[in-house]
Amino acid sequence: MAERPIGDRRRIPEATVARLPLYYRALLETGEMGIATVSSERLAELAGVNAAKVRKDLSYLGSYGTRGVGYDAEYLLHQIARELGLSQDWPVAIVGAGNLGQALANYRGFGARGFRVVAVLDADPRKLGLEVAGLAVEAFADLDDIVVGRKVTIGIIATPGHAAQEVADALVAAGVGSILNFAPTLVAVPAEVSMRKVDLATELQILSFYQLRRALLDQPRAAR
Amino acid sequence: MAERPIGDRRRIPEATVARLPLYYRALLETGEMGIATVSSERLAELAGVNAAKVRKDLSYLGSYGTRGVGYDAEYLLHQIARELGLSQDWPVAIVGAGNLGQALANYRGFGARGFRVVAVLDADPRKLGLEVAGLAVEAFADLDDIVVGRKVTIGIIATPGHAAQEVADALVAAGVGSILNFAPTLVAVPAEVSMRKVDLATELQILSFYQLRRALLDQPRAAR
DNA sequence: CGGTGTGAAGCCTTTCACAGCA
DNA sequence: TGCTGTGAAAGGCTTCACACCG
Repeated sequence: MAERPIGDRRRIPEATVARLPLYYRALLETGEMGIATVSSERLAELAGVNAAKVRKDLSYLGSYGTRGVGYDAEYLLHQIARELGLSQDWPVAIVGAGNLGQALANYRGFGARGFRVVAVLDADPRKLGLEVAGLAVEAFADLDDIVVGRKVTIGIIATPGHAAQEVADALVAAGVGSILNFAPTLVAVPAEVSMRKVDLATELQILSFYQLRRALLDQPRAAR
Repeated sequence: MAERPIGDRRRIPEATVARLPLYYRALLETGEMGIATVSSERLAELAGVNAAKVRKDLSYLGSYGTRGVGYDAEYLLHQIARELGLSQDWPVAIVGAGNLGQALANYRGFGARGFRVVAVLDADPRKLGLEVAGLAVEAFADLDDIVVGRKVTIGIIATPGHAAQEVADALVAAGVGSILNFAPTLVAVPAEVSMRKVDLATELQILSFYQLRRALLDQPRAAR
């Protein structure tokens, strides 16, 4: 049951990394419910996956379960948090103070675990000083100073598409290591910067594809 | 170059479906630029993938390219739109009129292609009548009538986590076929309903994982 | 000649099934 | 006995490389 030092372990597959947050959240819930031990079966149910996947995923972190019993919920939670870097402090800057930027800034559960919004920026001078989630909106021109001064590691792009690449470039130049992009455009960043995209239009179009298929199954005539 | 009827073709892999929107967007851009023909190479660049993937993906739709030349941009755009069901009209209802719901309702490019927000609902009586994106916020209690009356096919959950399952159940009961869930909770729906999740906390935690790894590589001492 | 369309190879992910241990 | 941890099998996705054709 010894903790493996981070880094000194076999590589964790991307697919597993993407599921660790699910387990993390599920374990927070069991914690609130006062459950001390969870089986892979139970955890799978809470996270919406299957038990074999849970066991395989957790085995990449180390042998933190007990055969015949299950996993100690609190200890496992701690291990996953450590693996995800949630015990660290990650200052976040949001670029774009429109509806979306404000929604993101006000998102609860943000401050909760490591992620702290330390700045909301906008290029539009009319937005300057506007209060968003307890912060005054600052000038995009000051990005560099803000990132360096407040040790921002994660940048969130919540601007219109046409500004996204420029914002990304500025974030990278300022030294941000991770970017979460909500703008509906292709944004290129150097390989050493992680970027993830969230795109409403894409999601809707994917849903539309499957919706169409079902509609055609229901009434296959007129398959336009 | 004949159009294959939809349905009468080999199954399109999920991974490919998820990329079709990227090609769609890239082709819209080439259209604006007045480019008539694109190679898989060029399209790959615009979509941020590699050329082999583009060719493989497009081959699932049919043989719409010309050897030695490339793809007719407009025709290909049309085929992808047809495949994704973007020539259809998909009325959308947004549940939750908070910051996020408002941001989503105001999202441009929504009305653009098939997706039309026809209702914004909230359970909080104080939100009733508030104007969001040209629509008056309506009562969650009226969901059923609204879905049926306006033929809503896609529901968007933009509520706090604790309300998400209830909202999803109501959407499904009302007859919605697809759900896009922005609430940070596991939501279960019947197999015949498609659901996709967008979760800020998860995305940040994934970024945090890789950020931590990089930080450890830079200074491997004190590998806490 | 040049770029698509596609079998085949390689890689990654999921699932199975059971040995091994508390 | 019961549940984890994990090799092995199966399945899916990506990449390769080249036959084929406009």
